[in-house]
Amino acid sequence: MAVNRRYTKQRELVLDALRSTRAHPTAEEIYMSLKDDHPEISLGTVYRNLNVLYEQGEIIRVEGNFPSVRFDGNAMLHYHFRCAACGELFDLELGYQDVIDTLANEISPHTINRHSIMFEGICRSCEQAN
Amino acid sequence: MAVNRRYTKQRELVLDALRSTRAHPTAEEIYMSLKDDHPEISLGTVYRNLNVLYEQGEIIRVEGNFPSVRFDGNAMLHYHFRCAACGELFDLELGYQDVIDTLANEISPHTINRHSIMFEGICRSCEQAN
DNA sequence: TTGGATGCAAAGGTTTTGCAGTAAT
DNA sequence: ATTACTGCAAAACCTTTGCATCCAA
Repeated sequence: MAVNRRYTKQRELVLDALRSTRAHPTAEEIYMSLKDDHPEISLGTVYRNLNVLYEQGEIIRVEGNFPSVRFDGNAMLHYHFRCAACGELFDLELGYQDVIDTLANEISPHTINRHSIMFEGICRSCEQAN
Repeated sequence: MAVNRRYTKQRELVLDALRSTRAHPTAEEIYMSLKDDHPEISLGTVYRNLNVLYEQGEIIRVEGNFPSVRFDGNAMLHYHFRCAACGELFDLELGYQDVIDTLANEISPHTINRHSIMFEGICRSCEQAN
């Protein structure tokens, strides 16, 4: 059965931190950004709250190969882009393409509900740096 | 400058192991599958060779959030499907959709070269198990 | 009052790395 | 002969977890 969650300052802090940035921070980065104003918060608590918020569907774990998991406070389905040169991660302003799920369901024996896309290329600033 | 790579038995073993399966094994799983016939091989060597083969573009690291990185001996661009129930990972027989890159390039300030897609849903056997 | 949440630190799991020896070129 | 590669083990790194305490409901 579901756990009865409680409101805590720390949970709110973690969620606010994620929602107030367009970056896709790691747990460690969120922890670092919080501990100046809230020295009592612990890294373990940040991890635990990220997991809770993820289970509740409030945040996203970006699908990709990163040394640490990267989180996204925008829970709406959207796509990501990673620069092959600098490794920076960006949101992509391309709307969710339902047709991709339709296509996939036509050819797959499995039941497909959703997808995530990671684009790769060279970001604007790396391009200009050449 | 590029390193001068040498042929080694261990590198070939790792590549062969990956190419001869449709699963998407972790480094540990590859190591386990090899060490019966080749007790001298070490896990560190498996990791190092996977990294070399990846840099050379011979193999793929599946984009996704798994406890350990999962590798794919099929270096052709293709999509993956993960079952939300059992966690199993499958190749998807949907051809690469160039149109997605075209769409993305139209709306993005960055230069997009390729993408990978992770589909999610319920696999056939989990569906039937209900 | 109850039990979910926290802080801290230790433990767990994955991947990398230093080193001395081995082997491909 | 040169130097990339290997095996081994230690280290590094990321994330989870046990425990005593705290605090939201």
